[in-house]
Amino acid sequence: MKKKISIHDIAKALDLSATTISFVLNGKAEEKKISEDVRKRVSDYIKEVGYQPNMIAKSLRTGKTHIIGMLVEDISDPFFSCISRGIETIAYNHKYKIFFASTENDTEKTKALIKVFRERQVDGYIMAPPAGVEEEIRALMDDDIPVILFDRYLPSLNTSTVIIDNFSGSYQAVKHLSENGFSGIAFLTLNSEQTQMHARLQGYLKAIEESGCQPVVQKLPSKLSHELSAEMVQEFIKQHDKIDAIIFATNYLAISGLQAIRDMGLAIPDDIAVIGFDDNTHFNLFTPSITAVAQPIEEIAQEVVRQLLNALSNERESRIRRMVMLPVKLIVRNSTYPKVKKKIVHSEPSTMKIN
Amino acid sequence: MKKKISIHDIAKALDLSATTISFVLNGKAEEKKISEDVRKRVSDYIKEVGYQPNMIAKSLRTGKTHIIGMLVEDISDPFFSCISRGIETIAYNHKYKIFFASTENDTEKTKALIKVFRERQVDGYIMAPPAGVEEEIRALMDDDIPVILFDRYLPSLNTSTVIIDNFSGSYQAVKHLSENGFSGIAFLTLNSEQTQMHARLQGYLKAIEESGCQPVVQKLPSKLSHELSAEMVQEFIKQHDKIDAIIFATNYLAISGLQAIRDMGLAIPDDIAVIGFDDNTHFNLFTPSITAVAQPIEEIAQEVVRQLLNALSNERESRIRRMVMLPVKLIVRNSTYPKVKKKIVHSEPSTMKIN
DNA sequence: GTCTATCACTAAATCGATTAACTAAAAATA
DNA sequence: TATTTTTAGTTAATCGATTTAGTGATAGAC
Repeated sequence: MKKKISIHDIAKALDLSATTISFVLNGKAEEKKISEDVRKRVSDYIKEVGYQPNMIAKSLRTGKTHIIGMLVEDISDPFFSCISRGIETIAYNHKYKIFFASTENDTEKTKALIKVFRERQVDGYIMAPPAGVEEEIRALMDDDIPVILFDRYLPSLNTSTVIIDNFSGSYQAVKHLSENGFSGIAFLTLNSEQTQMHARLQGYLKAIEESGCQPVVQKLPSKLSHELSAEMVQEFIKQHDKIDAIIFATNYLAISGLQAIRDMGLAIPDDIAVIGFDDNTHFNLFTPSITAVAQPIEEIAQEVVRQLLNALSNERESRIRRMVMLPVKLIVRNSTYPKVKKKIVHSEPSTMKIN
Repeated sequence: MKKKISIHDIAKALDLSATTISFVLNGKAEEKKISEDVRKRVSDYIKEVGYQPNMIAKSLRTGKTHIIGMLVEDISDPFFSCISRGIETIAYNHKYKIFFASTENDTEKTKALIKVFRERQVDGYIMAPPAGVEEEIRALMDDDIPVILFDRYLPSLNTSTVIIDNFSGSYQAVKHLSENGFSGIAFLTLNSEQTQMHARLQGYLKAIEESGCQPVVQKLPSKLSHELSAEMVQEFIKQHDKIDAIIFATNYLAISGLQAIRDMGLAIPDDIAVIGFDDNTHFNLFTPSITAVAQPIEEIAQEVVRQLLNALSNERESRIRRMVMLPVKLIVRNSTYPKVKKKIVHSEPSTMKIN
């Protein structure tokens, strides 16, 4: 077991000072007028012994870790894992590493994670925050540590943020369904006040209002297992026999919902049409395939990293915080709807109220 | 912007030495006979000013980072993201953080990542390694750094390893199909020499041999997009009109394959039966739902962390390296097979020995 | 009354880098 | 030639913790 070699070992071996080695290592040879000869001796020796600088020591001295802390709801959720992958790749290309952690949308857990990340001196944060961590985030900003939010934001905080046009997503979904003859369009969402969920609901309500139909909204508790949510969706469908379409506000809910629909032996879209939010669950492979509101994963990742790198490279005063809203796209998969023929037939939409 | 406070600031404020603060902080107050009074003053003050120790400094001094480096093929793959989530949770409970990175199965990228992790002095490694990094892993082991492999292993290396019974997985899959009357059972795999792929192929071949059918094996290049693999699967199916069932050796392939089958307008299982490997892609929601070989994700995560923590807490000499093989489970989803009637009479159950 | 043990701490070295300030020798300038 | 400037480095402080070795004061033993 060879022991780790340090910059001083190199200095000793080459009969130079650690300073000189450091200069060569950090590309300051030119600037610091280190001779060609010494430069070469140092780089050759470093290659020969396979020297690896100790980033811990470097970080302690410089105050920079080149680590980004990333807090997502659940790293095993397809949406978050895809975003993470994109961010990981881009960040690594810029010599930044990422610490991932799952918040489970739990305020206390998130606070604890922020504390851990602070202790580790991460250079910046990327978060899909739960409510209730405003204080901690403000503290980060006060200490001049860049924070980028995504997926959702905290209204009381002026942070850089990357979100998608959730309102438009569910608005388009409703429009699509009503244009295809559906009139009992329900919206299944989570009992959550997060901004993205709120916008999705508002988009639904706006479009429903415009279509003249009655809104049917069901909020499920978050953190339910798929089994439990599926049961509740079944219950919901049974109690609302007028609905002929459901929009699921998250992919997790869509999975549970599809399970419920399958368990009930209902046909999609003949018995009930379905639209999912977020298209990372291979909705194209279901039979029939499922229409979904697709989020631009790659663009979100790019924009998040761009903003973070920008914040990291600028002094606090010159930092511009901005909210970027990226467009969504409705991926229509089920074009042959059974009701298309009897479209517009609902001459008396008032009777259609389902509540 | 309040500046960070250090252990020396505390010492100064309380008119004590940094040593004393450190002792109290690290629970050595008892052992080092620090008075009740001082202990309380220190802890009160720490709480009051919200002191957060600098782990970078701590790591530099102690040589321990309490960080685990984890290298997976692709963090956005459902299998790896679920494993990662499990490992993350358990590790955090033991005060370890995880660095995740995706190797893309690329040898050079993996070497670079190992180098980065070494520079950051991670305490241990969890890897699903590509071939060709034996040297680097051996170097880690030589330097007494724990390494746990999972999903696959490197035959030339005596490492701690957690794998699943891949052989049995595809063996069971073939048996299931042949018992249900299928005789043209193809095996679609990757052109990879990794141990898990090899074992899956061997299990398939053994079972096919026992069933008296002809093996049909197709190896696709890895790193293809879903679109490209789907095309190749289509091509494959068209060229082999005798096959009535396909076993996909990875979930990524299964997704591509299902796309191909859908594009060709084939019915599952009437035209072609399908079994997937790994059950994290919600195969239960496809119509008809897809039978799959399920890996025990939770158990894998637990076993990996258990082995790593064990290695981290023991001196090198007392470390036992061992390979743990966890069982898989065939999740039968499509019980109503069209061909069940013409089931072949397997009169010799003695052939059931699996090795 | 001296000697030793225990108590309740502290001083200073250390981990491995970076960096501001300095210096001896060589080269350029006056 | 004397002086200044440049070259090619070096010394030592520093980042914020841990930890070994010690210290002065008091208590107890004989």
